[in-house]
This record gives sequence, C-alpha cells and structure tokens, in this order.
Amino acid sequence: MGADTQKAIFEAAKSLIETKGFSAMTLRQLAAEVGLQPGSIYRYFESKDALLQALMNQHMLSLLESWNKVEGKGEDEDEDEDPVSRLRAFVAFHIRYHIERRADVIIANLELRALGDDYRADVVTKRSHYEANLRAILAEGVKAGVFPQVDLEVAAYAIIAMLTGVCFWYRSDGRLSIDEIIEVHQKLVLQGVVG
Amino acid sequence: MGADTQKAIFEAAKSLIETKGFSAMTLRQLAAEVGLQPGSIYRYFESKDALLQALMNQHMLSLLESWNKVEGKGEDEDEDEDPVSRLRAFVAFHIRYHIERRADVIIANLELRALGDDYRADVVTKRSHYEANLRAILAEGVKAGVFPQVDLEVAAYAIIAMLTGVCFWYRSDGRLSIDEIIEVHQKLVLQGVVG
DNA sequence: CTATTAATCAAACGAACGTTCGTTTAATTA
DNA sequence: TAATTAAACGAACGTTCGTTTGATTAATAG
Repeated sequence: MGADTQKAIFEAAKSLIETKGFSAMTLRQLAAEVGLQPGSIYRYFESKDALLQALMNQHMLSLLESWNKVEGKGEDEDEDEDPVSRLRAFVAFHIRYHIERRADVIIANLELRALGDDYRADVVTKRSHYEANLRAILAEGVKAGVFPQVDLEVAAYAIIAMLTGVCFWYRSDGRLSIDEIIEVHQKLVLQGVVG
Repeated sequence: MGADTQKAIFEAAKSLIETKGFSAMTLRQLAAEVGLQPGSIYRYFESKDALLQALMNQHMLSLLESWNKVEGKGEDEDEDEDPVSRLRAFVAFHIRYHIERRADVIIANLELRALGDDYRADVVTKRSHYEANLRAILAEGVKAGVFPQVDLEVAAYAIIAMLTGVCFWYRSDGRLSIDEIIEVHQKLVLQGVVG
C-alpha cells in the first residue's frame, strides 16, 4: 500500500512545485493534496529537502536513460548515422521529452538553487553528461565537414536552451502540434532563419 | 538620504533573490544585508510582494526602453536597415543586456509565479511587447524574401530562449568574451549549424 | 484468532516568518 | 537654538513553518 502513497506524494509534489516553487510549497499543502496529515509524509521522506533531491535525481536519471535508449537502439546496425540525422533525432527527442515531462523539467531547471551544494553538484554533473551527447553530435558533424567550425560548448548550450524553452509556452490546445513544433526547431537548429 | 537606502535594498534584494529565490529570501536576511532592522524595510515597501513587483516592473520597463533606444536611434536615417542587420543587432543587444543585468533577468524569468495574478499578467504583457520587436524583424525578413517562410511565433520564442540562456552559464572569467559569444549566436540564429 | 508490523492520525514543538508599532536618534527647517 | 520631520531601532505580534512524538487504526503473519 505504501508504494501507491509514495507515488501520490511524488505526483502532488511535482504539480505543486511546478506551479508555486519548492520554497513556496508547504508540507501542509502537499499533505492535503494527497489526503494525509503533514507528519505522515515523513514515513516516505526524511525531510522536505530529501523529497526535492529524490525528484531531481529521478528526473536526471530518467532523462539520461531515455536518450540512451533512443540513440543506442540499433546496437549493431545504424550505429553511425550521419550527424544531420542524429541532430534531428536529438531535437525531436528533447522537445518531446520536455513537453511530456513538463513538471520534472521545470523543477530541474528552476529549483537547482533550492538544492544543497552536494546534491546540486551531482545534478549539474548529470546535466553535463546529457549535454555531452549533443556536443558529441556537433563535434562529429564538424569533423566530418558537414557542419562548419563552431564553438561546441556555446552551440550546445544555445541549442538546448532553445529546445527546453518550448515547455514554458507549449499548450496542448495550441495552434501547432508537437510534430510541427519539432519541425520548426529542426529547421532553426540546422539552417537558422536565412536557410 | 532615504534614496540611497532604497537603492541598497533593491540591490541587496536582487542579489538575494537571484541566488536563493524570492520565497526563500527572508526580510531578515535582506535587512541584515543592508544593515537595517527587518521592520525598517517597510519605510520603503509596503510588503515583501510589493518589493518583487517593483523589481519586475522596473526591469521590464528598462528592457523595453533600452531596445527602443537601440533601434530608434537614427530617427530619420538608417530607419530601414535590412532584416539581417536588424536581427544581428537584436541578438547583440539581447545578449549584452542580459549578461549585464543578470540578476534582473533571472528574477524576471524565474519568479513570475511568485507574483500575484494581476502583476504577473502585466509583466507577461510587457514581455510580449518586447518579443513583438523580434517577431517584427522576422516578419520583415520573410516579407522581403530574405528569410524563408517560418512560424514567427515559434521562431521568436526559440531565438529568445536561446539568447536568454546565455546569462545562466556566462562567467566573466570564462573562455570567451561577450563579443565572441554574440558572434556565435548571430551565426546560429542566421545560419544554424550547417551554415 | 492473536500477535506483529505498517500506515496514518492528532497534537504539539520550537523556530522562523512577515508585519506592526511606539520610541529614539539624526537631519532639516524656522 | 527650538520645532519639525525623516529614518531607523528594538521589541513584540499572531501566524505558519518543518518536524517530532505517541497513540490509533489497518494489514499481515503465525
């Protein structure tokens, strides 16, 4: 029975933190949302901070694992697709994942400073590992002569910021579908506005 | 004499909110930073919320005014520069402004949800006015045939997210100068990674 | 059916919160 | 110099925070 309750706490916490922020969310609000007394939350988390740490770590691991599944799926075959295809795949994956897990992403991006130093360093490291995947694709493209010379670090930051930005304005009842949004971004990343 | 104190409160608040977030910042911390007693802050702001509102409004007005100065400087002459030049100018302005006013920008982007509904709506409107400047440049480029067809709304969101992202990783003692960072972004915005 | 463990409640804890207020000090004006 | 205003103090207000604790109910096992 406890597993369901923990999941309920996680989900309610995500929603509350997404809309109000971690510091502004109180354990009384969280408990009320789940249908518990405030003290009962401590059966599942040893502190409010530990709850945020769990959410963050969960998200970062899931993000890394999800991308690895997308890229490494072929194992033997299609291991070495061309850089353009891989970059297009990264754009599609990143946007789709960030829209589907909006709350996790917003928490991971906005609540880093609410984390203790040690845990923040860990999250930053994991994020850097994720970004390294994009840098590797860009580096390969530059090496193959498909992409002109560009600063890999800045380009990776820029592209990720651009893609992550989607989940701050996307609405499921909006004008464009996710696929259409992905297409626009693939074009922008690859060719810019002048094409 | 009071004007200096108010400025000191503003500056200390910006710094504290930038690093800890608005909800996590206490008036006792803020007062200590300025060298005041907590209650004394209420000579200058009628509430903690009003302080955030003032900071946000200040920033949005300054941002809009600063861009207007950059674009409208020629008055009669160079009013109609080509879209590429105007877009390059926008990229340079946005990055430079966001690096120079890091604290204001981070607050405006991360603390929207700490604002009351009315004030948030006002800030969102002002931000939309700023974004309209970029959309207008893009629209002009498309109309002139310099830029291929593109969704103006999505493209503007994407470009602004990319540029604003700089102030989350930029360090003044970093590898690249601001001018170099601007150059990389101008190239990415205009031509993407394939060029 | 009973004993044991797990899950939750209800109540309270001390600390810290934003805010108020009467008083005191410093500066300005007359 | 005396009267007035501005600025800051210092202490307290009621409230709410995260957290702890001991009793109570629900589920499981022997």
